[in-house]
Amino acid sequence: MTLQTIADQVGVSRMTVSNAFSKPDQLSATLRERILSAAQELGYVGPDPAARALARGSTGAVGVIFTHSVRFAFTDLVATGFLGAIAEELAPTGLSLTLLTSSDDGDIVPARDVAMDGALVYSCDWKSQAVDFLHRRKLPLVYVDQDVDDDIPSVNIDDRGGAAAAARHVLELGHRRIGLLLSGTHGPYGLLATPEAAEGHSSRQRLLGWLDELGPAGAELISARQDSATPEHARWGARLLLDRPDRPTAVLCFSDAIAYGVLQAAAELGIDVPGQLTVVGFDDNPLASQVRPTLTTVRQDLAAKGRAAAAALTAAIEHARTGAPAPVEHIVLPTELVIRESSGPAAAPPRPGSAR
Amino acid sequence: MTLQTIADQVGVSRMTVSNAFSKPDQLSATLRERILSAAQELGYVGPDPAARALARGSTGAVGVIFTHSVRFAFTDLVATGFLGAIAEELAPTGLSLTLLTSSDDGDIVPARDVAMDGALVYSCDWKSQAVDFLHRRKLPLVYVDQDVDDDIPSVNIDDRGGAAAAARHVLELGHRRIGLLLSGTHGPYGLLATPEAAEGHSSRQRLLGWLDELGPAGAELISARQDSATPEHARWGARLLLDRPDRPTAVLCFSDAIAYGVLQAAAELGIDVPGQLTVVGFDDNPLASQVRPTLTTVRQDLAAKGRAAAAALTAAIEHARTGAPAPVEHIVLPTELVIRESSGPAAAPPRPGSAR
DNA sequence: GAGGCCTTCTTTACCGGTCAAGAGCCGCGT
DNA sequence: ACGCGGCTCTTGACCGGTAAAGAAGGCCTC
Repeated sequence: MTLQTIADQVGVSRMTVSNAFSKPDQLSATLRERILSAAQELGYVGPDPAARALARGSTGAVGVIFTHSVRFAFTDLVATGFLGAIAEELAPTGLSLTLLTSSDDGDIVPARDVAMDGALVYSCDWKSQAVDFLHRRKLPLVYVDQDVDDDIPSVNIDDRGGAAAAARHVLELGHRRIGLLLSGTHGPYGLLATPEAAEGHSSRQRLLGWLDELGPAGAELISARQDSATPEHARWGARLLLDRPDRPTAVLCFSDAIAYGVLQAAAELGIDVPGQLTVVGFDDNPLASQVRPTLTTVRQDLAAKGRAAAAALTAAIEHARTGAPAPVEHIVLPTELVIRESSGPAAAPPRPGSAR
Repeated sequence: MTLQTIADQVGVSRMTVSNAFSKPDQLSATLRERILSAAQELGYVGPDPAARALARGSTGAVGVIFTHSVRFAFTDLVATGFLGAIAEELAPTGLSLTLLTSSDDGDIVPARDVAMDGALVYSCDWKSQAVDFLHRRKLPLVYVDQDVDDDIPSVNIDDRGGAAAAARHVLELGHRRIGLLLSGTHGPYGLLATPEAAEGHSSRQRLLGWLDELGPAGAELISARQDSATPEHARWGARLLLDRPDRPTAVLCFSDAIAYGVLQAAAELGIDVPGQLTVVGFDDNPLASQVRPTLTTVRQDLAAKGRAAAAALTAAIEHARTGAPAPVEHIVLPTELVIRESSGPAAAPPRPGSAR
């Protein structure tokens, strides 16, 4: 059941049948009608996508790859916000979105073996083998929340500036002993987090942003990393900072998910927020305005990020298709401090041992 | 830069190079090594996915299609739970997940034009043209939350039984005037919802389940449909039921998302839950145990549903590949009533006009 | 020492389309 | 009456692989 089958049936050349489906203006309307109805009758649905992809050199799908487990794409509120915007933005172009797992093991590696027209590299370990495959395939790529590479279009947010604004905010509130809570799923958790040890571009940039302000101010810093994957982990990590006599009076968090863990840990320990503890998140995810107390955070516009990324990717694909030299843009979207209930003026520090 | 390039360079046949990449046991280790290093040197990444898809007849990706906007895949908590489980379950098989939009307009229709090995039909308008394309392509399919078709494997939950349990629960609590709140995004909203008018399999089954119990019990029913897409819509719909003198003392909701809207509307109207109003949801989504009051609901196991769907799909693909006759399974997963804070015994009905 | 089998590589024949250039026909302007 | 451009349709080449059967050599067996 191929084009040829229809062609023989109608008595035209294969090419004409192809045109009937793919380039309606290349043949007379009446013949086209005849061909389509013959196809209908024979149960021919349309040109085989795989064959078409080979001949045309394009597939109609783009990939998105991240180093985390695929599940992350559906559980993390920032990821869902972003990917949802991407998907919506891509829909009218007819492109479908394929979720690539970055499993380097196994004999099948999606980044190498799945046909696609281009890909988004999102929140990825940039030296991961999967990303390397994408490069070597010379696929049109767009980096999102990723260290910028001069040759590759990118969409980022002003992580560093936003983090600095958050730090400035707590300093202005009078806080001087400040906890920093990064995310991290690899390696040992615990105190001490340096820009070098930060996992991923955003972690690093946000930490740098905090330090930009806190360093010169001479604040006392207590940093740690924690996993935001599950609420249990998040709470556990927060304990590292709160369960100590010299606990910070303010905690800056890598994300709202982590900040949420801090809020819960604080509640369990009977620490009042913002009375005794100021908590600042990052992202302004949908939860941030729903939890009690509502979360002071740094907003990023996920919809705008999605739109920008989709636009950059379709542009890159278009340029690759036509062979035009691609102008490489590096977009940085603004962030904005949103002050809500979880931050307040520094109170007298609790006497050692009085916590809990 | 094709297999032939490498073949010429090394001085072997094209087929041997193909085997070096795809069937390592078909040639000597030393020659394979030689081929791979030559490929590396020439910058050849691996067999072209599109060409391989054509020759092999399989692509390494499966689709998932739903009638809603693609965004729905990332915003609805039930959808994200399910899709996350799917993606995770698919990862070890090496299959990637492609999100198909069901846009029938435009010249490119993913359901017809994207290459894939099989597809999940999830929560879809079953007479949608997109689903019809999938059928006609004779792709291995699995129906999820969909009316069963004898010829197509399906995974469903016991919607009707769960709904009946919820209805029984409110009856046992003494409620006799009961509101039914379905979901619906098409057509006019408003009172009156019949099984025929219900949109989609789940809606219909859940409504039937309620009626199974409420009908014989002679309860007074007030039904309506509302959109759960945004919290505003949800609240607005709930008003239809609550903003009336003879308002129900209990409301059964199609989903937790809708129930959440009812809770909010109740709070706005100063109606105490569960004191003056019992609210029962469906799905037991993550929110259900987080909101105050916590939501009495009917639990479905999304992870199990994802696992079952992924397994059914890979099985169907495998059968199609080998040409073996596919045993068509229809899986129905159990549901379970979870009683929390939002349901309580029926109180004396408010005197007409006293509401608000 | 001949036949059989395994390993390793090659040959031949597709997979199902699209691109680009060519050929027949028609109407039109002159 | 003729040349020319524009519509239609056809021709031939190519996209980059894989399946399956065949051929060459080596080892083992009896």
